[in-house]
Amino acid sequence: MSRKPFRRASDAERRADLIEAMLDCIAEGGIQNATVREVAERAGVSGGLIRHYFETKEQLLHAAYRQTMAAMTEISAEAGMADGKSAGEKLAGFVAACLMPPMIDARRLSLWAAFIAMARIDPAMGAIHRESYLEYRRLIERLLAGAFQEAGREAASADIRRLAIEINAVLDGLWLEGSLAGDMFEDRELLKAGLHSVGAITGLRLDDIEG
Amino acid sequence: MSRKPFRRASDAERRADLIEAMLDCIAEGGIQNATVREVAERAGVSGGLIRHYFETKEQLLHAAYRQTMAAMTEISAEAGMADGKSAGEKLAGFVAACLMPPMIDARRLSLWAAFIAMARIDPAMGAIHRESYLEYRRLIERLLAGAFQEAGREAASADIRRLAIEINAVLDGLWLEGSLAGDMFEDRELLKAGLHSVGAITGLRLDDIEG
DNA sequence: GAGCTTATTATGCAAGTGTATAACTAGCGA
DNA sequence: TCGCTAGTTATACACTTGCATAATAAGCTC
Repeated sequence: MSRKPFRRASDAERRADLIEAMLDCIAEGGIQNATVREVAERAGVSGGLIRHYFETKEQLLHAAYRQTMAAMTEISAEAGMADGKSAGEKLAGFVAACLMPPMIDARRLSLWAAFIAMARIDPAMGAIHRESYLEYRRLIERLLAGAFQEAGREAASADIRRLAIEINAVLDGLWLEGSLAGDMFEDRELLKAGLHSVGAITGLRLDDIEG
Repeated sequence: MSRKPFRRASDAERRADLIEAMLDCIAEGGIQNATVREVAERAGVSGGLIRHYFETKEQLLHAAYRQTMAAMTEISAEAGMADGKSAGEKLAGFVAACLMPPMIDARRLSLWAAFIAMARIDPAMGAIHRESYLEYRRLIERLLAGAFQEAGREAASADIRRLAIEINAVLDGLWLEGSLAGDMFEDRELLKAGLHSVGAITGLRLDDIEG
């Protein structure tokens, strides 16, 4: 009766593995499939180990949610922060990044939806949503303010706020459909729709990246 | 040892009860809480009865999804079909209905998100999503075509299609945030955002219902 | 009101659930 | 090389899960 040989991993490494395994479970089988045993198997460890890193399965879930949202924010923030571009180009680049892979992604959508469904049930999940939503909107507001200034247009902060809400909404909606049923749209159709609608909402001229 | 007395209900009535109980379970505790026993208890029947009306728990879930989407489509379709109004007013009424109670509703959102999360996992759920999405978009296309004609503007069907996609997206996004965290927005803020963005996207002038 | 159909309850079962606990061993510091 | 610590495995436990089955009674038909 010999036990399975194992390797002692660092705290950060093992936590990351467990979180990733948890996300795989949810993405492939829904929240119902995210059992401690399934997570452990995917992470290549025994079931009990989860409890050594997370007090409860729920805490692992919270960590997984935070990481998912952080990754999404990072992708689009990066696109909106590129150096050597005009403010308008940054905004357009941000919009484009939101509507292309790796943001448009079925796995990401499954995760996002599963977490959103829990946001109202579990207060901790609700708080995570709120934080990440506000961070995202602030990012849009910054891009917007820059683009307005560049265009020589004044805009009250209340207007910026409302426009950011609208932009966030249309991007959410387009991202959602593109990720869920991408085959229903032609190539770059969502991208064009995003640039057109953001342009129309703001009154700014946003050119497609490749024209 | 006497059994619980019961009443024999009609097929339609019992099915509706079971579907409603299933929706309550999901809305209040997530898909994880939607067990046959919990559903049965909420419906006031014994656990075994579910299997008498649905071959499997999954089929009950599918029926619940269909009903949820049908109810949402109906609410907004009704608002877009009101008699004695101009086409522009119908479109504005539709937009407004999408962004007010009973459409803006936390319970509805929880259900929607839980189902969306399953749409990619379970092919049957995916098909239900696709159907309801297309029906919704066709509704928008009809309203749009009417409003353009009324305004004396021509629009190719490809343009109508793209604009409907954009409108659907922005309404989805605003509805999402309003339902999920309504307290983050001021009164009628989402409504104004919706009318402004749909107006901007289409180039049509949409007045708020009360100005 | 008798008889019959079937909607409904009650119970059972095998598999799966999250967590607690104890035994084991990898890999560091001496 | 020899502990020692704590990361890791293995196992057990109480409970829940979806589904199957048999017993029961509601309420229609004649």
